[in-house]
Amino acid sequence: MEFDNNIPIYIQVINKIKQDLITGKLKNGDKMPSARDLSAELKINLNTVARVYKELEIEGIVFTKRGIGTYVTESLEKISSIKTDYAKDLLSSFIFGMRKIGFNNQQIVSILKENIEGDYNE
Amino acid sequence: MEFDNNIPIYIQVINKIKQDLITGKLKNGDKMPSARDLSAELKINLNTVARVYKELEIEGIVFTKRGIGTYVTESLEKISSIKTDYAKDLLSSFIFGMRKIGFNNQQIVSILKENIEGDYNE
Amino acid sequence: MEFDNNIPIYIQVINKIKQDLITGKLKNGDKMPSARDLSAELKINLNTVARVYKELEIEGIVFTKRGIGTYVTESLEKISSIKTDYAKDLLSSFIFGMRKIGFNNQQIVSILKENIEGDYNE
Amino acid sequence: MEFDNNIPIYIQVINKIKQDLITGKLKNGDKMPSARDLSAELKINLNTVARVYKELEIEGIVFTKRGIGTYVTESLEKISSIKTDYAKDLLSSFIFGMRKIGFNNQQIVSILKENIEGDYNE
DNA sequence: GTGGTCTAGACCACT
DNA sequence: GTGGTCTAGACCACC
Repeated sequence: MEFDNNIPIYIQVINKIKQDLITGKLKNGDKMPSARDLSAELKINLNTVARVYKELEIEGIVFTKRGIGTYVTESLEKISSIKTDYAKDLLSSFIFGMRKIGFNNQQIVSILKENIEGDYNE
Repeated sequence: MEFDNNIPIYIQVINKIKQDLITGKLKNGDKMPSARDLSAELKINLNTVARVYKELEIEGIVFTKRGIGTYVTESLEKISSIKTDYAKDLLSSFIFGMRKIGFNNQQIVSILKENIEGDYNE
Repeated sequence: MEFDNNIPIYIQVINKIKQDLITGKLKNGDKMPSARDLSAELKINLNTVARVYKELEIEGIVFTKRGIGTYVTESLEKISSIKTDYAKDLLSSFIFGMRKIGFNNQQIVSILKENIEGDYNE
Repeated sequence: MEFDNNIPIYIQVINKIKQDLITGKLKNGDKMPSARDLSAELKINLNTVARVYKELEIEGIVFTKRGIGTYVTESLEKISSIKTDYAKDLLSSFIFGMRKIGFNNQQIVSILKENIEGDYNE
């Protein structure tokens, strides 16, 4: 995994894990890699991983069994809300930003259509 | 002006000025407020304002007449490119983010439409 | 039995056993379940149960007949002192905590009365 | 400040700060000592203090101005709720604990009265 | 083995 | 000078 130097590593790792949950690479109840393993795999410090897991636990995305390991929440509701929240954040910062520079809703949609790659018939 | 604590103030001020340029509140050749005035107005440190002007100067958006003041560039081309760049940044981070969590182009457009729909009362 | 993740499991089990002794669910001389059975029943590690029994033995609350099993102490004195100690711990941490945040004795009593009042329907 | 070895230092510092807020040693809008100063004063690591401030910020008790410092929230509501929450936690763990070992409400009140030091006429 | 905490020391961005 | 982050290395409690 490559890191963007301008964003804290632990934030990037958190987002990566959320993406894995969204795309199904991680499922409810899955055991997360141990902090030591993940630290070795990503070549980042153990403390940084600990921070990642702690934040995810606060957000209710993982839970830990003392002395045993860290697990993905069993709540399917929680997992699906991650996707919703993630998409909502992207959407609102896009729309809000475009409006600030004077685009109205119709224009925003048009611009997106024009600029998005790929072929599709609407 | 209210600041988001998680984003550097100078970035937020730069963006605000760019927005003012895009929306026409600021025009080519306009005199910018003095660093001292802007600092007082926004209740931010004088150094922070200095940094804002310096960065804007590097980007070619403003220029300084020594001892006289800071002025918006005369180049209309430059000003219109700000809008393009600004919008492109917003677009690409939106599209890129949505793809990461598994949406294809068609879905991205649909979701935008659905969520912007309710606000078509402008 | 549900466990609070922030408190060591063996502590929670020890407290549960003490409570059973205090409320009479366990009596002097009773045979405790085998470590294996308790481990299966509570779905916790065998080592954790072993630790529970070891600590209880150190406190003089149970004793082990080698190869036969673990038994509750015969000493009624001991058992009644458990209740006293348990209550004293609760009391002192309550009083001490309330004083730290500025309540005097009179206020502590009042607050307890006020807040326990609504539940007098037992 | 002396630390209890069985409780994480950062938790103890957080509680100390909450107590100072409750007792009025710290007031809304007060500037907190810099992380470096507090670290030196308490003879604990800078990272540990950083963690304390971060948790307090998440709880909404302090806020930070980037590059300037950490301040107590301006919200009097928030501050008074800290006291309420703190006292409620103490109360409920006391009452709940006493009930578990078989005391009813009347007995709980009596025991508190008997054991609390000091003279007062109810 | 697991996660949780702490220290020491460093670098960085922001004001 | 301020907070924010990261690394390296250590110790601990728990299972």
